[in-house]
Amino acid sequence: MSENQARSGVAAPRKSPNSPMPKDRSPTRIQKKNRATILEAALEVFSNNGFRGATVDQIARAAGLSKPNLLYYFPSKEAIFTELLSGLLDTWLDPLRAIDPDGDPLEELLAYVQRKLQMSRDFPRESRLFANEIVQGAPRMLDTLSKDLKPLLEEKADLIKGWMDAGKLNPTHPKHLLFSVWSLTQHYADFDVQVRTLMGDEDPFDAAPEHLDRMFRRMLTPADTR
Amino acid sequence: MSENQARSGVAAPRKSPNSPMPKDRSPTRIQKKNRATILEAALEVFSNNGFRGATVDQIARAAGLSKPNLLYYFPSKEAIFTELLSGLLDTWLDPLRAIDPDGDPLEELLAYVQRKLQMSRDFPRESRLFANEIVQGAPRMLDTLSKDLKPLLEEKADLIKGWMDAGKLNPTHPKHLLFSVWSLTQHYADFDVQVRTLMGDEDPFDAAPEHLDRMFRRMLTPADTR
DNA sequence: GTCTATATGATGATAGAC
DNA sequence: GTCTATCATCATATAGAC
Repeated sequence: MSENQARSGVAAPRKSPNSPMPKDRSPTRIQKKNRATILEAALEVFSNNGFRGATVDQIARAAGLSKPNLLYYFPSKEAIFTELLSGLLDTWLDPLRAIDPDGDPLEELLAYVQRKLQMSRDFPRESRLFANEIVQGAPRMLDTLSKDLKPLLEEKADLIKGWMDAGKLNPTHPKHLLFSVWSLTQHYADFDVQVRTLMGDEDPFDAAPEHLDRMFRRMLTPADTR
Repeated sequence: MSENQARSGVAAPRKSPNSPMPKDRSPTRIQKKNRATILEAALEVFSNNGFRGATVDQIARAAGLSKPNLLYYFPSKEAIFTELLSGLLDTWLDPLRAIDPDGDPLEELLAYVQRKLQMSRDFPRESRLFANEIVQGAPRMLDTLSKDLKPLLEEKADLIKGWMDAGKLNPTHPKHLLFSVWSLTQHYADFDVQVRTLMGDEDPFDAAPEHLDRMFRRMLTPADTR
């Protein structure tokens, strides 16, 4: 809320005269705030329309800025989008990273499912942003998929494979299992309109946690445990 | 294959002079063929780019026509899209309709899952076409969802509910169960790029059928059956 | 830093010759 | 039925005043 006038240790009075985006000092508070506002607006617009469907004008209006002013903070529409993507990816993958190799296998995976489901409920725009991009061939995300997601997926798939080999989980294809978690949970964000249209008054997120818990508990409980 | 030259009982020799799309006679063979070609090209382009991301020029090139020539057969980009949607919807929902109330509950649902998975493998463009539209709020499909899909879903959800109440299936929320089938199977079409990037050489459709069969068999087998 | 005005290029759709 | 040429609109991005 408040504008936090105080800047403690930062002293950089010299400012190069005509540099629109000075590189010799960190961004001012206003710059930070405006960039954050823009990214928030961009998330709203991009997630609802995809990259091509979104216009700079829409984002500017949503951010309460004029179009040229917005393009003062970011060099292009593309730049807004890529910065948005890379900024959100870490948070988006946190639930997967949080799977603990030392925890109880079944409970770790069931907790992961619930974390992902909560992400779909609490951050549906992030989910749709990625969905939009991937359905259209992920032209701006292929590198990220290969370089960031793939190693992480393989690490966790190996972990799950180990649990299955040790008889702690009912065996199945580990990567397909993780795809299943993603598709089942993200469906509630990505296809929100359809789900809500088909469910009428009932809130999808009332029954979804229990349904998905049942689904994965049954799937993953080892057969020889009784 | 063959162009079926014979038109039996249809007599409409009079043709209004300057009507570009005559309403007093059925379309000629050429019209039919060209319209089909256009719709095929449109499916390709729309499914990869969404409505907004697709251009009439792209569709025309994919169809081997000039832009104005394409717009001779369809009044607008929007018209191509809606005709495409309505034409594909019936086929798309066939697997769900085919669930037989008189069949064995477990086998009916497992067969449904496999049919849907095959649709994702054989008709991924159709899946992505719908996905693209729904992720962005289904602006051109909301009516269809309410009027066509909703009644069908409710019919089948009731059927499944009955099976569960009769102890033939492990009880869970029927609609969520159907959403689960959709999300798990369509994921392989809609997120194809991601899945293939993450799986490398391995073909996703090698292990997916078995994985999903295991998933739903475990989920749906009644607990008291042994 | 923010604005108005505008350059520049795509894109949906039409005119009119053939 | 099909084409070339063209219009009108919209969208990204920039110029330049303030």
